[in-house]
Amino acid sequence: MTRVRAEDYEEKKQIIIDKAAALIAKKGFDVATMLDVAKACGASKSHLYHYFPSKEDLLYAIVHDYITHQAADLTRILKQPLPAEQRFGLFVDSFVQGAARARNEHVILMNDLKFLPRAQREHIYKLEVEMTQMMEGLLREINPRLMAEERLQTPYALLLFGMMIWTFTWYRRSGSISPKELALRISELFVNGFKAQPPTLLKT
Amino acid sequence: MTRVRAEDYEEKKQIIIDKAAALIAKKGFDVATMLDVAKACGASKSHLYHYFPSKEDLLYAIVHDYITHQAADLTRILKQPLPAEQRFGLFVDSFVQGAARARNEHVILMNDLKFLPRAQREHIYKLEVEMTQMMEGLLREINPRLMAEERLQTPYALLLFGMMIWTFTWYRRSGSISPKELALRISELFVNGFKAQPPTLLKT
DNA sequence: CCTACCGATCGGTAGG
DNA sequence: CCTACCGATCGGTAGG
Repeated sequence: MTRVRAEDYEEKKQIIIDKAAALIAKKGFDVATMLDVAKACGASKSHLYHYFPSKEDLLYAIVHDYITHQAADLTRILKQPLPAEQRFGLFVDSFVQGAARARNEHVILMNDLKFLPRAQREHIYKLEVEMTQMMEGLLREINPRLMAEERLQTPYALLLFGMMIWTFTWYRRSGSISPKELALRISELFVNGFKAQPPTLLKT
Repeated sequence: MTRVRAEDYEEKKQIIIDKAAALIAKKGFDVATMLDVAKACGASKSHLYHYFPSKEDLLYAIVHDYITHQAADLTRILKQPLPAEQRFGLFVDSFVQGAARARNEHVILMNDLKFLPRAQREHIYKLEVEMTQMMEGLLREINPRLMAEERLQTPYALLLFGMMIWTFTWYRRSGSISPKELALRISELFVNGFKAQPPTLLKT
């Protein structure tokens, strides 16, 4: 029988991830120090290095856990046997509510990817590209004539992500609008504007 | 007769601002060092400190020059005696093309405001809030029934800014779509979706 | 799990 | 006395 880790190993690791995410989201990766994180956990720096070999590995754990769950949720939604616009609505709802639930992780994903070592950074990028491509597929179903122009597929998908992602630089749960309502307004606004878009622009 | 500054004082200052903007946009404020900036200018650190009393003052000069010009352009557009939707189109065009022209400054405004001293940071925020309020005014003109709900005014304005701002994390001039076309597609998509938005949501 | 350190590198400033 | 720089080095702090 192999020696096992402490039974609360994963729990303690998750505490570090959560506390670190809060600090890094607030101050930025390079301003938040490992000593800050240690104090927030009520532990020493050495405690952190027992669980994560480097500060970058801690960052990677934060963003990887988050984006992996998000991508899995979105993949599941796309497989449902529903009309494209309904799947689109569920996609936006899942993305927005996921980001609202894990606001720290979302902000870090937006701001601090550049601090990851190349290989880890590329892996996160790959998952982001996959989510963009899922969205491009949905948009092709919703407005095939417009999306027949290949050069427009990624831009339109990224405009939608812009609305959703930027939201969390200003959005507060305590505000006047719930995550569910916000998701619904975003998805209705985008889908109506997108369907009304002519295949070629009328003005120059 | 008072002694004057070197005649090329302002030009040299502008060179520092431009080189620093390129480095800070690429690496982030705290990763880009004053030595990096000095080398990019072909000068010493002391040269930089002759023009800017601190690294933060250099950052402030970059974002202040940019946002001031941007706010002035937008204010001028709003005063034109044109229908609301046309002013909206011009606003989006000016914002997007301004950001495309000064991509470095735009990225810094998005990522590095947190490094400014409080007073300077508040001043930039104030200008950003003013731009948001200009947009809220336009949106009230375009869809008065929807915007009668006060709690929705800022969220809708910020969703539009999200589309425009996020663009420049992925947009490259050399891409398949010009800044002018991008601005037009954003403004058409948003205005159509926004006008179609019902005053109260149909689903829950 | 802690204290005591290290090699390095930062922003800012000295004399000339 | 000023402005416009340079080579060198300061005190303090980061990740490890």
